[in-house]
Amino acid sequence: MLTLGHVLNNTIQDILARRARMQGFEVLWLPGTDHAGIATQTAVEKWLRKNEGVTRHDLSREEFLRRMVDWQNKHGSIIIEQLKRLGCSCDWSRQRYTLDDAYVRAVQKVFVDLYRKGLIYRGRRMINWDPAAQTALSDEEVISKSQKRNLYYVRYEIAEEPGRFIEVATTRPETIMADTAVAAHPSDKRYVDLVGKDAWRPLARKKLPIIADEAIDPEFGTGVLKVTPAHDTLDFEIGQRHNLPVVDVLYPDGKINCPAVPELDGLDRFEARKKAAELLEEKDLLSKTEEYENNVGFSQRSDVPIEPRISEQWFLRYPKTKKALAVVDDHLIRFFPAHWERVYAQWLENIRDWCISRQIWWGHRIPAWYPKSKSVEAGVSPAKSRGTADTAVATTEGDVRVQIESPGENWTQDPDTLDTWFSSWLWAYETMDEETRKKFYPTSVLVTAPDIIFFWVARMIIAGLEFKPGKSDRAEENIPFRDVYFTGLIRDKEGRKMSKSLGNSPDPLELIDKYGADGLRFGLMRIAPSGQDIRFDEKQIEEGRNFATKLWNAARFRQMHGPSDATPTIDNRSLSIYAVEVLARLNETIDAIDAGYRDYQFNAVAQRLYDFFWRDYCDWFVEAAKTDIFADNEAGKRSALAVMDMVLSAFLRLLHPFMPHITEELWSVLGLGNDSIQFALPPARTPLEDVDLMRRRRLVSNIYQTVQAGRNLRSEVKLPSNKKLRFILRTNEKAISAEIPTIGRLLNAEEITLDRKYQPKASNPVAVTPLGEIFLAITAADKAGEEERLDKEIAKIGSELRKVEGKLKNRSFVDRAPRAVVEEHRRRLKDFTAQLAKLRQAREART
RNA sequence: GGGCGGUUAGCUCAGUGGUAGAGCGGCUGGUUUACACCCAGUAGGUCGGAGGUUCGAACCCUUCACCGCCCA
Repeated sequence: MLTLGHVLNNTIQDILARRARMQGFEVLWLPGTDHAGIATQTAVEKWLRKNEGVTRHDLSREEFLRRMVDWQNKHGSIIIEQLKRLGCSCDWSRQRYTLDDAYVRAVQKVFVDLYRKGLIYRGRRMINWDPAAQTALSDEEVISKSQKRNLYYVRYEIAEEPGRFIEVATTRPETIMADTAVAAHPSDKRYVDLVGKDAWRPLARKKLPIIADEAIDPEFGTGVLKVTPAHDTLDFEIGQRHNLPVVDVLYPDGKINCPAVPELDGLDRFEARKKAAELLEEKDLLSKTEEYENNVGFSQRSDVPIEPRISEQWFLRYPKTKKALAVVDDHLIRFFPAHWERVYAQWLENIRDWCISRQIWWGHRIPAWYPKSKSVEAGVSPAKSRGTADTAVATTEGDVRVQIESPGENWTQDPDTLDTWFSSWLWAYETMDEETRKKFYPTSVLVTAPDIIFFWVARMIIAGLEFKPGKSDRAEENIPFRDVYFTGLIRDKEGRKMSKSLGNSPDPLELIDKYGADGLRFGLMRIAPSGQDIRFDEKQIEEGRNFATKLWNAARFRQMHGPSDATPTIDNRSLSIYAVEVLARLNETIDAIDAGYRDYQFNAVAQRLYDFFWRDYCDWFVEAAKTDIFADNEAGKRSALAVMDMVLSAFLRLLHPFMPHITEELWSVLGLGNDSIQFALPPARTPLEDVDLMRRRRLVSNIYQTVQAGRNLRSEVKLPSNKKLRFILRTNEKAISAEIPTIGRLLNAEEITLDRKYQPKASNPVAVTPLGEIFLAITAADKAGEEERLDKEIAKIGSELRKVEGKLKNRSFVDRAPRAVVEEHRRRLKDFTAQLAKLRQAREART
């Protein structure tokens, strides 16, 4: 099932792919899926339990895997279908899957190679055990969460001094039976005299040595630690230093395995915790219980607390970690946003061996073989403590053969499978054949969510550097990608991460049904700033749909006035000033969009597209152009329509990567090109160098400001926007007379009188604009209101003027600020002064 | 404890040194020959606090507070 995160991610990939294709590049976007080992197996096991009342162990491994394949066939294609609905332009013929035969072989080969290099080893070590999924996990799959727990203060009686006790603070009384020592810090004076003596273990009573170890924190609890090597990483290390035995009192499913204490034996670990406290209480060995908050590791897979556990597993000693740091440091690989470099570096600098074996059946089976006589059940044989990590390889070496094919009938394959990421990390090159690799490896860009920066991004980089699939040995040929773009995480309105269990993720298909795929894509892109989390709001998707509708209507308006010209010829000399303005804005938009793509600022690109089309094109240009379009002057009309064709053609191409469906449709409906818009070149800037740009754009700007002032005047005197009104414009602008009809249209005026010497009646509502003054040819009904309005305006302009004056009076400002800034301030000073004078004049005429 | 983000209008967020912005929401008006999924107008902000650098700070530096994430 697709989540909104996938929608965001794949929309970005599609935007990049479509943009590159339009620019004439050959694009490979290879779609694929992984087998999602634990997640999928858990889902199927749940289904089997519910519908057939069986576990996987009731079926044979072969039968279970058949069921898994059925399930995957049924569900695996859903995501692909959803991506197609979203409009993703992948090369569907190249679809790959991590369990494709060739891919499986490649994964096994890598395993064998790394084993031969001594980088993969089998060892008995502390690992993260998920009691619900009943498998080992990697460190990355453990999420630490702050938990409110109890701290139990338990009294251990000193064997040599009956009646004297040493007090231990623990959050886990249910593991007391697995204690093999009691420890304090060597310099802790409180306990110095007790070190070397023994204490009685209060449950499953036994004498435990009291030892001293530097690792003990004297500040925590009583400063005494119960050492439980089988169930805690730190305790395990202490145990190693002091040669303590390892006693395991937990079954793989998290139940207590301790026949010596029948009250606890067989209980779930959390029930046993309460029960153990009760037992201690009865024996008067529990002195107190405090509330305590600490961090507990939870399984990312099943969301249950992890059990640190000694287990025999396969590990990878990561190769090329220094090199992997260097390629990002040296920007052979660039991260967007760059601050993820720090996160990446921190992980690599503190990297620990990767536990890669999983006690599940669904996945890449480990290509290791054991003699049949010694049956091995990796991971689930507790208690036998066989030495440390360092010696572990040696102890198992003789029993194992690592190779893809079976060594013979007397050999049985390791039952475990590999961490799904151990197959995914080869994805960037193992999905390509030799020829494709020559052309497309290293890839240009990886688009991904930051929560898999370690799981996938870092490991793919390591894999590229280690296995060298590139054309030469050089790092720049072997890195898997040049750019990595990290999307934001999509959260709900409350800021919570979207998850299936919370049920707070909207169904993308429902959103597509409601707002269209283009609406969903555009809406999402507009609110997806690079590097920030995104608070999802369906309103934004609605905006995306509204934008598509706006585009549709604007195209329809163009169609009403005859067929479009795919290659309109524009004569700069005959362009209206509004056409010059919109073409200049289009040029700016093209530049801004180029810059946006360079920095992967997709929201900025979307925002530019939106603003240009809605504001500059629809609100201003189209409305202004109606003067020419509805007039009898054929040349003017042709010119206006040609500009529309030009802008629509350019805009559709700019927008296409974001909204592929509607742009393709309109491209064809308007007849702007014979072929698909997918392969149309991105628009070029319109050359306007021979136009007196500055002057015309200033005139347009002044006209638009005058229109806004006139509209404001209308609403200030409470006249409805549909009522035709008469305006008088008093201005010294010489080029204005030709523009009066357009100004009238934009103001919904009955008539605009251009009168350079107009002598207003005191009662005419007036607004001052950069062009001069615009009057309403009526008598203001509310005289006091008029005065108040003018006073407010005078105050506003006056305060602006004072600010500008202040700056210009400041010697340092005039001397040190850039010339252009100073000039701009001088211009503003002039404008404000003139406007203020006119406003004061109008105000005085009223008193 | 270490690291990384964030704090700008009621809400969601743009804005990396020179006139504080957008969309939504609010309010007012609108069946103006593309569009009510729309048009026009409008209110609303001491840019988290305090220092500093600078002619000038939302923006750069220091520090504090709070929120979120990652790693121990």
